[in-house]
Formats: sequence, C-alpha cells, structure tokens
Amino acid sequence: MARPRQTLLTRERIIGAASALIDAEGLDALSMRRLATELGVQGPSLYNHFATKAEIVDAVADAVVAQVDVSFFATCAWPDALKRWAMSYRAVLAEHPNIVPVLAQGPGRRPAALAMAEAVYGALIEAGWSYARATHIGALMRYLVTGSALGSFALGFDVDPQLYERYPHLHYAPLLAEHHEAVDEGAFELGLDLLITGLAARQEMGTR
Amino acid sequence: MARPRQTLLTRERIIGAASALIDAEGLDALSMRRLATELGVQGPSLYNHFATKAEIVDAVADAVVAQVDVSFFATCAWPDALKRWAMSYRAVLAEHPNIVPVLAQGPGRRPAALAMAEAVYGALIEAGWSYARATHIGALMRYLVTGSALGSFALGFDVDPQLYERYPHLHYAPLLAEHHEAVDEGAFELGLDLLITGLAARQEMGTR
DNA sequence: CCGTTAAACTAGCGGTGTAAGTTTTTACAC
DNA sequence: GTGTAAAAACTTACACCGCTAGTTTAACGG
Repeated sequence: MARPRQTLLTRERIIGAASALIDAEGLDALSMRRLATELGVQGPSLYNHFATKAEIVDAVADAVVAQVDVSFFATCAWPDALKRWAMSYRAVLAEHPNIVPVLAQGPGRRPAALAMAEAVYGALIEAGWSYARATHIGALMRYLVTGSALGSFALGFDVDPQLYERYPHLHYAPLLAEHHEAVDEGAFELGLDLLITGLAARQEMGTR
Repeated sequence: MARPRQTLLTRERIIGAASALIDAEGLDALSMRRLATELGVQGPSLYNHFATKAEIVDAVADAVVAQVDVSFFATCAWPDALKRWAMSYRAVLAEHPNIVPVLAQGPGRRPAALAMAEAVYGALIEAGWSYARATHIGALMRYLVTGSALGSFALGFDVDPQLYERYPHLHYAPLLAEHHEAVDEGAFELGLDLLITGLAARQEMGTR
C-alpha cells in the first residue's frame, strides 16, 4: 500500500479505538496487532504516531482523567468542592474500570492528570492547609477514588461457594459479586463522608 | 539431565526466588525462563510444580499477606485492633511494594488473604456492625492500605522539573520523589486516624 | 524386579513489543 | 514546475513471552 492518499490513522482515532477495546475487553486485550486490525491497518504502522505502546495507554488514561469536573474548586468552599470533585472523579472512573490500574500508578507526565492535581492543591493551599497536609489530603482522596473504582473488593472474592466453608464470617462472600457496585459505592460514600467531616472538624480546631 | 538424584526444585524454593526477583526488579522482570535461570534450571521445569505463572505470583502474594498480624482482633477493642492491624498490613506491604498491584486486585482464593478477611469481618460483626457496614469498613481499609503501599502518589510524579512550569502549585512535585515514603506514611496515618475516629463516634451515636 | 510416577530435559507453537528497511505519496523550497 | 525531504503506510524479522508435548532417567511401591 505504501503511503495512502488519505491518511488512515490519527492519534485521536488510535486513542478512540484503544479506549473502546480496553473498555470492552480489558487491558490485556490491547495488543499492537489487535489494535491495528481494529483500525484496518498493520501493527507497526501505529509507531508512526506513538513511540511505544505505553504512550498509547497513557493517552487513553489521560483522556479519561480529562473528563473529571474540577470546576467546583472555583465555586465552592473546599469541603464541598472536595466532595463534589471526588464524586465526579469516581463516576468517570467507574465508567472505565479497566483503565483504573493505570491511573492508580500515578499521574506521571499526563497533562490532564497534572492539571487536576494542580486544581486540587491550589484549592487546599488557598484554604490554609500546609503543603504537607495538602499533599496528604490529595493522596488520601486518590486512595479512596482509585480503590473504590478498581472494584476489587467484592469482585476480588472468588465466586466458588464451597471455598468459604472454612471461613464462617465469609459465607456471604459469593453473594457480593452480584452487588459489587453497591458495595464499592457504599464504601466510597462512607469514606468520603468520614474524611471530609473529620478534616473540616480539624480545620475548625486550627490543626492544619 | 533427566530426573536428578536430588530434587532441584520445591514450591518453597520457587516462591522464594520469585519473591526475591519481584522485590528486586519488579513484576515485569518475572518470566518463567528468567525465574528458572535464577534457580539453575530450564524454563518449563517449573510447570512440574505450578500449573501457570499466575499460580506462582499468587503464591508469592499470599506469602506476603501471611506475614500480617491479625492477633489484635482477639485481644483489643475493635477501634484499636483495626488500627494496629492496618499498621501491620501496611508495614508488610511497604516492604514488598512491587507485589502490591496483585494484592490490590482482591483476595481471590488465596488462603492467607481469606483468613485475614475472616478475622476482620468476625471482629466487626461481633462489635455490632451490620454486614453491610462491616463490608464497607473492610473495603475502606483495603483502599487505604493498598493505596498508600503502592507508593504511587509521590513516585507517580515524573521527576523532570521543567514539566511543572505550567502548574504553579506543583512546583515542589519533583521534590516529593525524595520523600515519597514519608508522604505516603503521613497520608496513611492521617486517613487511618480520621476513619477510625469517625467510625468510633458513629458507633457511640448508634449509627451502625 | 518391574511398572508407575516424578522431575528434569529439549523442541516448538503462537503470541508479544518493536526495530529496520521499503515504497509511495504529499508538501515545500527553489 | 521540479527536485527533495518528510510522512505514512507497508513487509520482514528479532528476541522474548507463556505454555504444551514428548523424552529421558531416577525413585518408589507392590
């Protein structure tokens, strides 16, 4: 074929196909040859647009993070903003659970992730939190959001019922898989409330 | 060589070598051929002792979890037990950060992980928490421990300083890499205190 | 002592990410 | 306009991956 009259690939088209593939079949299903086939192209052609596979995965991850709403930090008091942001963050991740393991590894050099961190830190520091505390709070929110979005807690239990005969308090574990979304959502909401309520109380006491 | 007079491999020796390799060079460095070489053996010989690579990784993960101290649930009141258990859990994971991504996927059918879950649930339910709340609390603790043990927050920032010129509140981000252990530890301790204090307050109010 | 099982081996399959070099088209400088 | 360089597809190929199959030989149970 050589170079076509009309370009077949763009970074956007590649990111879109990779994102769809990851959403539909998981991270392991994403291989360069498979992705290329999906785009009607041969494997190595992708390297004309991305240097490595990791760059493609990063771009997909960043496109997800870019959907998170950080506008609350400009309009709400910090406890409310933190809560609304976290809920938006979790909602976005819950729609793309298969990419969450990548996000859990940190922001790296992805622009949307860095912009989000910037918004969160800016608001916390303006609210009077020290750099150290702002860092801790940001880290905590990350633990909560990525942990609950991973969906690992309930789903992580093997569903074989007889496996739990030796564990009397886990007898209901296989049932969790059915309600795993509710479990993770309940844990997230409980944690969010406990963290923000506790932080607000500390601020009032002047323990920043 | 055929069958040797003295057995070269045991499950324990394989788990030990795999654990050391993961600790030293990360999960990606663990391949069947590489692990076999480390043990002075050819790759496929490992399949005489484990059916798949995933089984080996699971065994390594479970050996780590087995080191967590759950004895506090038998001797302390639940808020104290929860706190001490979480600290032991985190300390164990912090010594083996490269295996944490595996643990973050859930207990699966690993016996040590299931025994730990059993101990935590038993204590919470005996303390009067509902099944639903006990599940939420267990999930929350998992988010906190695995999140902080991943070490992703600070380390996740790329260290290239000029990357942060556009993000005024992140100017100190490259410095975080140096103190990433302290950052994760501080976030963990803050989160642990907020969660347990908040939960204890709720129990006193009768909101179980 | 013999048959079975166990634990190592070698050979090889289909898959992976990616490097190298080829071809053809487009875009641009003169 | 035309020569040239860059771009975007291609084919080929390398080294590695998890794993299967079949072979050899030592150890063990009847």
